[in-house]
Amino acid sequence: MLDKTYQPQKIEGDIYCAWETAGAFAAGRPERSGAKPFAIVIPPPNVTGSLHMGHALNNTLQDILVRFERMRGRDVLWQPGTDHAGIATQMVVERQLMERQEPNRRAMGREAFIKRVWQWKEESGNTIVGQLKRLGCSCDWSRLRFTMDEGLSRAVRKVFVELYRAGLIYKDKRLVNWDPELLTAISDLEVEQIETKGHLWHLRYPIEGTKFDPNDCSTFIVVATTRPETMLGDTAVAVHPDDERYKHLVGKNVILPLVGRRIPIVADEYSDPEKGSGAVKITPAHDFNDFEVGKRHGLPMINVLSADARLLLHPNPDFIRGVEPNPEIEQTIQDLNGVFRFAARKLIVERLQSKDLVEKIEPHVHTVPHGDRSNAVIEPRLTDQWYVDAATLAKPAIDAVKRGRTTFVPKNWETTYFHWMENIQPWCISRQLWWGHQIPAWYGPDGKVFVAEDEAGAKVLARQHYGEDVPLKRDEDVLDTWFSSALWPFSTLGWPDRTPELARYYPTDVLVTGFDIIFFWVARMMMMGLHFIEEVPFRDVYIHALVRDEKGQKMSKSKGNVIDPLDLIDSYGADALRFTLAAMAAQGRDIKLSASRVEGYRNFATKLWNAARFAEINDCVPRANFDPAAAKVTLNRWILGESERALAAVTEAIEAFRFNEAAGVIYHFIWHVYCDWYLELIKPILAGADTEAAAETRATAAFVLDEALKLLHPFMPFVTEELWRKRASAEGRASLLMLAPWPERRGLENAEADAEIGWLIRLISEVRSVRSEMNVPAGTKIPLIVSGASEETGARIARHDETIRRLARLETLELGKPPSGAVQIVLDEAVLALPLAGIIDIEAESKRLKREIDKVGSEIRQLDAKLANEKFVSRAPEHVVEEQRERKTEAEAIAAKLKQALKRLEAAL
RNA sequence: GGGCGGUUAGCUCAGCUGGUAGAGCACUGUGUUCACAUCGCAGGGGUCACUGGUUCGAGUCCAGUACCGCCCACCA
Repeated sequence: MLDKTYQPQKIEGDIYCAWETAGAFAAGRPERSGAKPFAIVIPPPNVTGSLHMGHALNNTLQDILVRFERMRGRDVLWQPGTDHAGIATQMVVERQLMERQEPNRRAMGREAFIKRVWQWKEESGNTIVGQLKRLGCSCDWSRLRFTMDEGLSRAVRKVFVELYRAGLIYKDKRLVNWDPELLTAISDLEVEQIETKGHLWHLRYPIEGTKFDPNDCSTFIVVATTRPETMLGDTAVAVHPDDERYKHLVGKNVILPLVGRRIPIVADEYSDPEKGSGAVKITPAHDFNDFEVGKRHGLPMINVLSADARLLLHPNPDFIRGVEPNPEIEQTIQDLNGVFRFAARKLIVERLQSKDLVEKIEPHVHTVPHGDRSNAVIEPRLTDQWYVDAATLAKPAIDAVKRGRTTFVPKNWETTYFHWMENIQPWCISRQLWWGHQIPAWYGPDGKVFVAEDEAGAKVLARQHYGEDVPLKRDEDVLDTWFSSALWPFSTLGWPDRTPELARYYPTDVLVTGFDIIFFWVARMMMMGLHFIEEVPFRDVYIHALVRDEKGQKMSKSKGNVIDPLDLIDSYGADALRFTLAAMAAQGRDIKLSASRVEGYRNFATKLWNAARFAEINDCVPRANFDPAAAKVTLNRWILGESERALAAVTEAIEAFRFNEAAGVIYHFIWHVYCDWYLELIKPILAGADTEAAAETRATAAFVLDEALKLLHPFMPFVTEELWRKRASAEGRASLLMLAPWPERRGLENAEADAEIGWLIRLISEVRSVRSEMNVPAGTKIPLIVSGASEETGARIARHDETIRRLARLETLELGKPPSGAVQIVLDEAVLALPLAGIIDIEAESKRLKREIDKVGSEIRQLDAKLANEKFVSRAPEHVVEEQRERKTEAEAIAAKLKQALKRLEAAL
């Protein structure tokens, strides 16, 4: 016997356990060996992370697809795994060390620190897996992978070596985005531009050979800058070649204030006469544009900042490699050495001011680059780093999408993808971190690099090069986390080995992910997949939106507006959360999540539960030999047709990734069709004398409920599986619902049944509506007299007499002449009269009828106007015109009936 | 500067290929032992941001305007 309400907490664990023990998640089940495969790789959550709303959405959608396809008979692989998340994880562990006042990572040493991170990974790394299970995710957990597993690491090394040999990975010294807090390079994508209020300092640079006079502008040139502290590294001043103001100065020099260095005034198109003073200081070692200008003019690149962003004015033994010291510093500023950049800015401006070298200071709003993890202001910094030639790899990846080998859903994300891919920059892949895949490159004593999958391989290469064995030192850097993620669709399937899994499940069918990682991840998987497997990694990419809070703000820990999906699961059940996310996952829009919505869908689960209780109480048990096509009772034929319509709509919607539509259809079908109408309408039959009809109805009710459980299962797996299991007939169920076949279409839709039950529903609704409007107490039974009924209506009334009387709360139901003083309802050709003498207010009823007449009248006028419009009649499609004509005929008939009704009513006055 | 998206009921949002506006929540009234008050029944509430255009017909297509949001690039 089912409990009175559904309590998710009581059964979710058991159900999940039952699925796991049955091996229901496993790919490659023997009975499906002949089936078409269906594969999805999970976007691997960070190993130290915990489930947030974005994961909940992302994985709900994947699970819906996966369960749907599994029920459709496909051999499903949902490949799970986690990501080592280099910077993020290293930061977590470093913070932990700090909190516990343990030695920091440098004090610990690399090996001990990495061991510590692994420890942390083992401890907390699988919480996310447990949380995905609570959400109901049906991943093949036996295939769980981690980006730093031996197998995946082997793939990383092989990819690195092969790309290096192909010239697609190279080492280069150029400006990178440097995070002075994390002390590592980061890629362009990890830089966030944040609008900041700052200042624009206009500095006077004295012209060589003149005597500087602040009142004589021919003795200096003004440059504007937002970063005065970098002036110590200036190596030129640039003006536009066509700028008449400065033409005479090109080729001359200025004396760099404070430093005393002589630097040239050069002409370069980069300089914009409109901006600032039209002359711009060039600091090639600290600005991306200036770097380019510097290269064009062969300017020296002088670095004036240390790795942690202090002024670096003399050789410093501790600085990070690749940095040049600055020999030309005047004694007057030697004391600034080692001062942090922002303090240095203030001091330098003060010193310039004291020499009258600052013309003005303006407030200025500009965007400042910040590290997305550390939130520190990023410094462009000249260092040696490893790069991937992304532009070359992008070409086939662009082509594959252009040719439709991979399709984005919604399609408009392809624009974003193309735009980025067509302008792609070299990808900086080295990170000065410890946690990650160490770069497989070794250096000889002279700095010559040898790239190989392991040290033995590097030694072989070194011996070939030097003619003898020499000591080798491995590159200390690790790879960007996204480098290993880029291989995920094939590294998880066993590549570089040619495994059967790789052959069977690659390319995967669909990737489900958020738009925020199209560049980070999707684009790079495309590049790597096409290069190494020569095939796209996935056929479809379904891009979903971000989950925001109720006010539409991005959820973040710092804002404190994070809704924990596990809290919602605890309160309302995983099914309710899943259904909410699916129902709100309309394409191309962010999801603003509210708890009331989740509560509403929890209620939906309860509603379904109670429908099953009703079935149980009324002995509506699934019958093995039930043939829906043989149903005779109109009501049953109707619900079977409705069920099939729902099936078609849900199937099509999921196939098209319209999750919200699928959820809406199944919700409406179960609640408003099956529960509100069908179950109410069959009550008299179940209690009636016609045992044959009752038996058929029991079987149909059970059958349709089972079909509904199947349709709902991908969205609400727990409650549906529980009911499936509990609703087993005496002979029991052969299998789990999650492995049951998706319903088939049998052509059960029946227009005749639809018309009849549609009529029945309208009749009952009309009577109820009038009762309510006339304030007839719910408990009062009233008579109903039908006049003007056609033969068909008469037959229908006879067939559904019992049902109508029960649902409309009627005392009697008969054909006859409408009595005077009755409320009259026009239903098609017939008039329904409710003699409510003594109850109704004739005056009010007359008004009601007049209102109705007006309404119909205005409709008729509208239709008349339309039909009188010759252009409409001649140009609109025939069926539309016909429809309007029919509508008009009906409206006129109703108007006539209403007028008669009004006449009768007035006669009673 | 380039690109994308949004503006529909009090709130949160649906509305695919143009043919008389929908859901959930909230609100109002009501409550008939017989699945469900986490419920039933009935109901109120929208000039679909604005302007123009295409069309017999526009929430839906096109152009523009306003406001909001996001992404990319850049900022002396």
